[in-house]
Amino acid sequence: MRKQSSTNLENEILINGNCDMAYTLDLIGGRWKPSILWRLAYGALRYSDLRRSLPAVSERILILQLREMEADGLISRKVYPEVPPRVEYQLTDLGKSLEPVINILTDWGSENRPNSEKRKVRCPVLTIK
Amino acid sequence: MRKQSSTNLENEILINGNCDMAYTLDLIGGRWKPSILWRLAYGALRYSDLRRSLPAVSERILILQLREMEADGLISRKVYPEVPPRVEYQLTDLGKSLEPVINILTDWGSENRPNSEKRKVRCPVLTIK
DNA sequence: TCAAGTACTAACATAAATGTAAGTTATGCG
DNA sequence: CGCATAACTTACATTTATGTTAGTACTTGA
Repeated sequence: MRKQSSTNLENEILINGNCDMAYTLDLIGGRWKPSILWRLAYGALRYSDLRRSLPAVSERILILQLREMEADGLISRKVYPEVPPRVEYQLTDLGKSLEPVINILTDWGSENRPNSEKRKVRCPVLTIK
Repeated sequence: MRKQSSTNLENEILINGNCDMAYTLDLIGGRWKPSILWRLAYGALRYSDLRRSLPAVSERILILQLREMEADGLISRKVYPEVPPRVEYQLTDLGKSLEPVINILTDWGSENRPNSEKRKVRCPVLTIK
């Protein structure tokens, strides 16, 4: 839960409400959001698939990041009324519109990251177990 | 001071060491870094100028952000041996190479930020007092 | 009956980022 | 001497982000 008022929060609102660049960064800047965006770029994935492909994230954090991205309109969550449950996540049109942003961030990192392999590796982080 | 070991730190290293996009975001993602980058994009500025143009930042935080950007090679710090002291900050070549990244982040925000004026306002945040 | 699978939630704990307020250094100027 | 200025630094405090562990509901298959 966030504080209702604090300089920290006021500054966040001030910046995200006035700086387009900061606003964009705010939406994609969570620890696991780049990894999630890259995975969903290739199509919808079930929760369990996302989780298996990111063994280092705890469930709580993964859910938190997904919920934030959903609230921001970047991804959609579709529940299939089955047992056991099935939930699929996929990029919305807004999420898909981030593609050039994602590409240029990746390209710059690929050029300038120490030890980068200089090929466009897409957020591998960890592969499926 | 950072912990010497923690899952949090391990995950940060894991991600920034494997995902080019996350690496780039890590360099430009601090609260005030977009504002600083936009200001320095037009040329070198003294510390006092930066500070006056960002009255909402505390001195400690501004210095912290500048130091991180310097350590990451995005800006350089030049001290003139005068009294009272004069220190100028400016983008390095690496920092300048972020221009297309900054532009696309700004463009996406300009398109999609609620209440955005749809003109490319460059991180105004706060004007000079 | 009992374990297994799926997609979570809750309570708790820690680490990191950000902010506050006061002090520092060095020297020119009145 | 005493004040002003620039660019900080220090010690402390708070807020936010991230992580841990255990538990939930539901049904199918062994």
